[in-house]
Amino acid sequence: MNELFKLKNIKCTKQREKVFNIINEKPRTLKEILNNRDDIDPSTVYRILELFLEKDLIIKIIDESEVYYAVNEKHSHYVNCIKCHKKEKINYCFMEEMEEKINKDLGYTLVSHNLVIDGICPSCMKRA
Amino acid sequence: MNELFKLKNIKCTKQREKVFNIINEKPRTLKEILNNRDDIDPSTVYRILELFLEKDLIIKIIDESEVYYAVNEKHSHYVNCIKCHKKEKINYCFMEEMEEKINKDLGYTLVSHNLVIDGICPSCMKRA
DNA sequence: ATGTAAATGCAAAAAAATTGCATTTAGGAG
DNA sequence: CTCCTAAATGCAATTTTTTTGCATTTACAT
Repeated sequence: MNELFKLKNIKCTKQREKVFNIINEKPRTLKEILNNRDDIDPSTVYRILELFLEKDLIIKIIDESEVYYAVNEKHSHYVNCIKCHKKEKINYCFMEEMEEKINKDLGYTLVSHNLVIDGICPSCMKRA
Repeated sequence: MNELFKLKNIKCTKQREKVFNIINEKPRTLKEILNNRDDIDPSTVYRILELFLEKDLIIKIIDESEVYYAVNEKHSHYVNCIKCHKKEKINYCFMEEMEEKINKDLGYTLVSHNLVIDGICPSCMKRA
């Protein structure tokens, strides 16, 4: 992780490692982060989050109207079941085909995307 | 709009109309909403937003680490220029092709998607 | 090892969000 | 159209969250 921080020009402190680890486990709400912060001062947590966001180490995402902090992968796709809230990663990337089209139509050079698609998973579908 | 509210079983009050109109103009941050609320009490604004979210009349979206409230369109695609923050709607839907594949692979029935793709627009690209 | 700029903790202040309750209002029943 | 009632609002008081300034500590380059 030291490496990861160096890459982004972030000084490595145990508080920053701790906050990063919490978020790295899985996307976390601010409350979850504050509840797991051990003895790190809340103000420090706020400052760390601000830094991580600014350095694009993490991003905010929304699920069920809740804001989560997540490690910025620049390239992630999930299907989210609106019934049971299970989240599954989509491993292939359908974006590539699309990029060409958007580039051709609008001239944009695409750099990242983060997509959550809502749907109903097979077992919830059966249950209904 | 009365119709829209009726559809979602929301009683129509001038405070709710006002808040809806602010958001309907364009996606808004909480601050923007509170700044445009006229003489509606802040607590009322909070209660209205909670209601609208619960009834799926609006959703939260993220842009540049900021949370925005937006009318829930169930189906929207934007390219966002990371340099000048211009946002362009993508009018065709590449999702349809994808839906089949996700349904085939994971069995999900897809209900909605809201996608913002980050990129660099042609004029910002030229400038660099 | 040492020096220094940067990060942290702490306490106080400011800002944002929630709550209980009295008053007002939307919208259905008659 | 008027009346009634449940629901919505405003207000004031709390509570919670976030920010800030400054003294102390720490990472890390030299």
